[in-house]
Amino acid sequence: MTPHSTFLKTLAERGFLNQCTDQSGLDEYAQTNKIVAYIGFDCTADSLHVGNLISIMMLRHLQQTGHKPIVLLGGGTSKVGDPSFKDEARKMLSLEQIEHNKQGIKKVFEKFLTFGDGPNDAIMVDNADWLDHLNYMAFLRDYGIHFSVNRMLSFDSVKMRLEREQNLSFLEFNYMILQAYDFAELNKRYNCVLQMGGQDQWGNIVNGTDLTRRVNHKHVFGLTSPLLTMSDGTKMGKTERGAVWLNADKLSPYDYWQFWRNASDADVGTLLRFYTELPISEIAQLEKLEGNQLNEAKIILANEATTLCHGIDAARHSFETAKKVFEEGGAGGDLPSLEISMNDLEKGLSFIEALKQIGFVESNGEAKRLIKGRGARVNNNVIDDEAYHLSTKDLIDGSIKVSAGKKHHGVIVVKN
RNA sequence: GGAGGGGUGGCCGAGCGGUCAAUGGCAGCAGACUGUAAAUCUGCCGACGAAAGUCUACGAAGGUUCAAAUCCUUCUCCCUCCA
Repeated sequence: MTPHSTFLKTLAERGFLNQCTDQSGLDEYAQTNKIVAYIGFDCTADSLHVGNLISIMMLRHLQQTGHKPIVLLGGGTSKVGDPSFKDEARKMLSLEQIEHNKQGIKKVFEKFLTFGDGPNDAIMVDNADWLDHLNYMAFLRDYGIHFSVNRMLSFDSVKMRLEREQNLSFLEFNYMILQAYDFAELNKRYNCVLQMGGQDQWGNIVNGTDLTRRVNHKHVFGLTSPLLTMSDGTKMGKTERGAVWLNADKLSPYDYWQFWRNASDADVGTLLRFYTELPISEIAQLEKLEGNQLNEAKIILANEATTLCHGIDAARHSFETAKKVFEEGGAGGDLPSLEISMNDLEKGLSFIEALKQIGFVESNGEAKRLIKGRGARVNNNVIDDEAYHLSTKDLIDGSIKVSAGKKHHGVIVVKN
């Protein structure tokens, strides 16, 4: 079925649609109403990462097609922990940790959404606002009555735990109840009619729509996005060096740009559709490129994705730096850098120490291996002497370029 | 509550008194080839040390032994079967 509403059409053609509780109903609603929709974000880390980006993009498309997004921070539910598809209980987060994480996560949304008081401005709410003050008895009587334990046990998301006879605490078991309650509460407060999320949230989302229907007597919708896997079978956003964070203080815009630039050929089209806002027709053209021409598409992908997350200037700088480094063999301002005083440089700086301090390696041993393997370079020249010391004679225009492998470059600059 | 099996490096998984910093696979890093891609091939893959070597590590704590991931005791967690 081809959707008619701009919102669903956009999601459909870019690949965001996985499951929907009532797609034609939602489509119809979207054509005549302003949808108020939300996605919840757990406060399990102090920054979101590209794995969360698909949800953020959904909210962005929602807003851009004239509807109202709600960002729901899981300040309350994170105190419980989502057991979905986890084979073990997650470590309990301390209240301080949750608060810290919440602050870190908040920042990123402003990049993607417009917040304010206007009719389709985004708002951000925290479910701790209502969950923290629930009255247990009242809650049980008003809401507990609507949940069937038999049914909850049948959800795939908890089955794994049960089948492996691994403990599922009552605390965690309540997660889905609380999340369902969120929907009912948001519906009451903001006339929110749609919850979106990743495929793994389907069970939780369905619970929410059911509960809202029962207690508020409102017909509301749920919609999930597919779980993105890359052509090599890995989950989107998993890299050797850990998560690809969205906060600049956890991952520099330059590295973020590099992440996209290093996408596999086979994934370029998919990534462009999900993580940029280029028109579908243009993406189709880019996807057709072959051989090393596809690199142009990857650059566009990196520029677009970085612009969304870190702004156009950051994207441009990253691009310029990459160009200087990879095409001209030079160095650029956005590379990881290390400052050293002229005095110290004159005394000599151990190459191993430099590699460590700039963050390319974590131990002396690793540095030595890199050097032995002929992967370490100073000003593009391979250095295979472990005892090499950097000195003033390595200076070129006041800086020294240090590389670890073909991809990791940094500069040592002399400060006065 | 009873009986049995098991917890080994980021993951999987060998080892079952010395030759074990621990086979192998995956993941990762580097090199070659390329296009900052994929595939392939090669090397590396605990920390400190220039090195000799030292330290930390095989669920936890004790013990036996010249010597323990390997044997014994207690504890702990997981799995299978029985009640």
